[in-house]
Amino acid sequence: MEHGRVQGGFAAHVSRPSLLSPFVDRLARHSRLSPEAEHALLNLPANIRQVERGACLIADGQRASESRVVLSGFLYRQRLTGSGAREILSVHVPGEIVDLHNSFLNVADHNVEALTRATVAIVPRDALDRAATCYADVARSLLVETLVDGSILMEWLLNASRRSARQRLAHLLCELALRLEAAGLGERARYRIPMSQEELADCLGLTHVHINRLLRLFEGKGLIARDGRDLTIAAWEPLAEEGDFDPLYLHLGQAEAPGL
Amino acid sequence: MEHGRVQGGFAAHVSRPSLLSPFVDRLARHSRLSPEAEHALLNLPANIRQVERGACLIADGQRASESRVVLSGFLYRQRLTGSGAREILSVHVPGEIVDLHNSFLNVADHNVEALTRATVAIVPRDALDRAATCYADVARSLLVETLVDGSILMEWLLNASRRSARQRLAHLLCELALRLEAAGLGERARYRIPMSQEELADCLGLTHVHINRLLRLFEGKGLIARDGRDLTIAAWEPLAEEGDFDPLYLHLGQAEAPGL
DNA sequence: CGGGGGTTTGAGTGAGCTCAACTATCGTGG
DNA sequence: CCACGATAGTTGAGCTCACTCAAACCCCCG
Repeated sequence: MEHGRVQGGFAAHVSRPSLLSPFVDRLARHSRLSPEAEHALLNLPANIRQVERGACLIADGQRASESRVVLSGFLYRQRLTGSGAREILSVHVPGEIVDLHNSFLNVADHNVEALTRATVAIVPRDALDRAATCYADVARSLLVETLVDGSILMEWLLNASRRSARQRLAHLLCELALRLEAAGLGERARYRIPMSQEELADCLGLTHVHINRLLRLFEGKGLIARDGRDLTIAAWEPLAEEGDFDPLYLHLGQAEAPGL
Repeated sequence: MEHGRVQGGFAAHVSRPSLLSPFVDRLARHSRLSPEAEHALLNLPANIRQVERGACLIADGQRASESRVVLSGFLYRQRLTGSGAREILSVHVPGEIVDLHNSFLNVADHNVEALTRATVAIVPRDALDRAATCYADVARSLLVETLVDGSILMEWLLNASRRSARQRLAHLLCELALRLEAAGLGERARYRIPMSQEELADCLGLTHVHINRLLRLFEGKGLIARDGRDLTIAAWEPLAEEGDFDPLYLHLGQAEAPGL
């Protein structure tokens, strides 16, 4: 698989630089965009903000009047059970839009928080909605993004429900490798895990104690090597095997409809 | 919460009857549709088919050239792990469209099968795509449907990851109650569970043995009563409590943007 | 009346949890 | 420059929830 952001998808039309271009490039990877739609997206009003690690951008139950595009760093979605257990529902890399749920569905049903220090573009819901209402390609490309997001959610659900702790962790390490690589933030064989062992545990429905034991197990088997959070995947195939990992669900490799 | 399909959403414009009207009604519950968009949706080419319980409508890895609208009965999505364990990823009631994922993303990453005997309308992908490309409201309403679908997936992920078996089952029984009620297929206090205990287990990442024990436990506590698959929820509040259930994530109650 | 899917029950096991302590690392202020 | 506190990682010991395996039982349907 090639590096870089636009891999075989529909090339974005050249246009004056915009802070939102990583986002538009990402949309263009899966969807064709008419020049007008692309222009509308690039010129969406966007407020740039730096947020610190741990910052809560929107909380469960609030009404969201804006969506966020990740420009650098990582965001995540989370929900808490009544007894306070946390589940991280998804992790978002630069270029992704977060919070279509919360803004199009009127009331937030989960939190969005910063996994690391991050810069985000804040796009007012109304402007995004107007663009989606005026340009079918805008709505359609957001639909496709949301479908990819849903595919990843399904895989995470399968993981949590039916795979062992070992499989889950190996699977997540593989997924992060490919997604970070696709976002231009490392190579699949070597990257920095963007979170603590506690947060890994909350992605997987496990405890940080168990995550730790599993990481050491993988080290012992020679599958990975670690230096702090810097991870080297020493043996990709065996790790993918261990994690029952098949990257199809990430929909990274090809454009939406090559034959169309 | 009121019964019926159109609860406070945007009323569908009257139009000549179409087999797809339950689907369009459902879209109209969350999204406003221009008359042209509505007309395009109602007149989508649709092939009606009866399928038997257990029928596989599309399998993981295939290329999908069509989507399906449930007209009666129930469909579900499923994925298998490498070792053959099954996870049911979602259950679909009449009016819902299944397989936007598989058709807009070009290659199926999960199976769609029939939970019960069902009638489905088969809509060619190209026609749906054309409607979504021509009418922004079509793409936008599919986006909103997909967002709701994603919210349910997130809740299922939270369930599988962070709730006990008891909570998971109680939660699912409450969810089914409300979704069946909203689809006009029963009342929340009394409905027919549309699946076997084995299938319940596969929705929840549990075993059928354990599901059975939990059902009997709930009976013993007076939370539910059963006659075969006919379920009576004898005590809604305590069951919802037991399952840590808050229906917000279903987005049943209100239209997308009452204040807009 | 026989077969097969679904349900029910029992007994024993183990993966991952809990609780608890200790160590390492890193930023900060004295 | 070092002491300090806080956050993150590591390890041990014991426990429990849900699993596995196995066997009845039930009931519908052909």
